[in-house]
Amino acid sequence: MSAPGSFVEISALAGDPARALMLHALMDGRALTAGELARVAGITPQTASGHLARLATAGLVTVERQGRHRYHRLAAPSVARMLEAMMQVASELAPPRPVPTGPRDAAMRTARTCYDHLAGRLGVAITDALVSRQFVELAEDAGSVTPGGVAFLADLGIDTVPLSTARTRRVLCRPCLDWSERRPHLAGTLGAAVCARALSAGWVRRIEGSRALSVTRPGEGVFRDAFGIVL
Amino acid sequence: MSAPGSFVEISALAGDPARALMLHALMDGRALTAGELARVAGITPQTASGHLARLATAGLVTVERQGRHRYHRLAAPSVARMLEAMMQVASELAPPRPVPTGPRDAAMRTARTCYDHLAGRLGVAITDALVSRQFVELAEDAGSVTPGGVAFLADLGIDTVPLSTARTRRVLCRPCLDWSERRPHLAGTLGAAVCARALSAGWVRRIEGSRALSVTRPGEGVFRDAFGIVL
DNA sequence: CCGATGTTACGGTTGCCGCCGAAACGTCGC
DNA sequence: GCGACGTTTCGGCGGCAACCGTAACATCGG
Repeated sequence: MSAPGSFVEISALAGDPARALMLHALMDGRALTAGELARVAGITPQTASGHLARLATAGLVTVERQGRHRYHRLAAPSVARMLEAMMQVASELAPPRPVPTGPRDAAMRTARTCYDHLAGRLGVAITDALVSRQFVELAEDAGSVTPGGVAFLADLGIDTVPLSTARTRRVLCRPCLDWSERRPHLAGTLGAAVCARALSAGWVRRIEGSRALSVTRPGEGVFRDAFGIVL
Repeated sequence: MSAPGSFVEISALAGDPARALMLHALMDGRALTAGELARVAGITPQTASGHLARLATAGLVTVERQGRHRYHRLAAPSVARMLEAMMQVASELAPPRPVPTGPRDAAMRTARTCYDHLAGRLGVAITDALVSRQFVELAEDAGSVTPGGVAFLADLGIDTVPLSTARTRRVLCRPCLDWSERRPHLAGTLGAAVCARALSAGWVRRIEGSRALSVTRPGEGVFRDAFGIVL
């Protein structure tokens, strides 16, 4: 079969609460140190280091050393996709969600990163705008960009040409279920390009120590004028 | 966050060798009894029953009783997608595969089901044929059907109209990495429709007690004439 | 060269969980 | 109704692994 050994190994690794929290934290696509991940998981640095060594041995995360720091990140986009799929099932299976939204969660629900693309109300709103104007088409588990969408995105500085093999119809996006909005937002190559552009152009800024994003004043203007979004 | 409790619960459930084998067996989309799954996993029926009860409580599988049998199946397509994503990561992380192909595997490698769509050499060949004729376009994580593809598939009795919201461009397919061929095959709604048509039209037949499929004489003709495939 | 910080290695304790044997329950065929 | 079969429940055994002290290593700043 398809490496059942690796399958159970991966599942068992993700099945530990501490490791799950660390993988969760790494979902924003950035590289974190063992100490930061230990705080996130609520365990001592030694224990976190051991967990990360196992994750690295299994190939789920890669380690990159800079001076006395060792930065850990998810090893591949496929790992992030796997975690997304697991989170989607998890959200489907947890119907009772009377958890009140803490003040800390407010920023997360407004805008955040999901591995390499945008999520939260902003991510969903952008996706809705692109879909309603027929710039992007989404099905339950696939998506594509229309020629009009290519032009629209190019105006915003998001070039889709190098992302595909230069055809009129482009398949480089993918829906990703948003756990706070319970609706799909834009993922895949295009989602990553939009997120990268939003960060480099200063439309959004990372909030320190969190996956949450804050929308800047210029960003507000762009989202309002180009997408018709007022959060 | 997005129900971290459910996340670790799911991972831990999939992280047991016996349960992983059972989930693996359920990937063909059919419903199996506790006894059958016990044999697959190499454990006693009591143990299997306990495992299945936990999987059902968590919501990963659903139970359906008929007489003195209790049939278990995957609870939702999203669960199958999750398992697929995990298998994909597992296959990427298992580079050494010197395992010789046993005679039992031969049929599996030729053609088999992957949850609700076709896999193996047949599944990949069909996908290649659709892509090379520009009936379907696939990217790394998304796909779409061209207008010409809609017509071609309609000739084969595969109606794509009710599958989408009646537009010229259709996004209802998705690539799924094939563990034996190491190349993508057609999944998603369209993959399921093709598989269903192949089974109902008698182009392929299920091999008892396995996910493997045998290609019938009529099927050979259809695949050769319509797709140019000779296995 | 010397503290401070971050990371790795080692032992020991604790708890959880998978497994099976035995037995009870429900359903089907006669 | 009566055995036969599939399935579930209960009790107890065994093993694995997560966790934290403590301590030894690297690396950076002064």
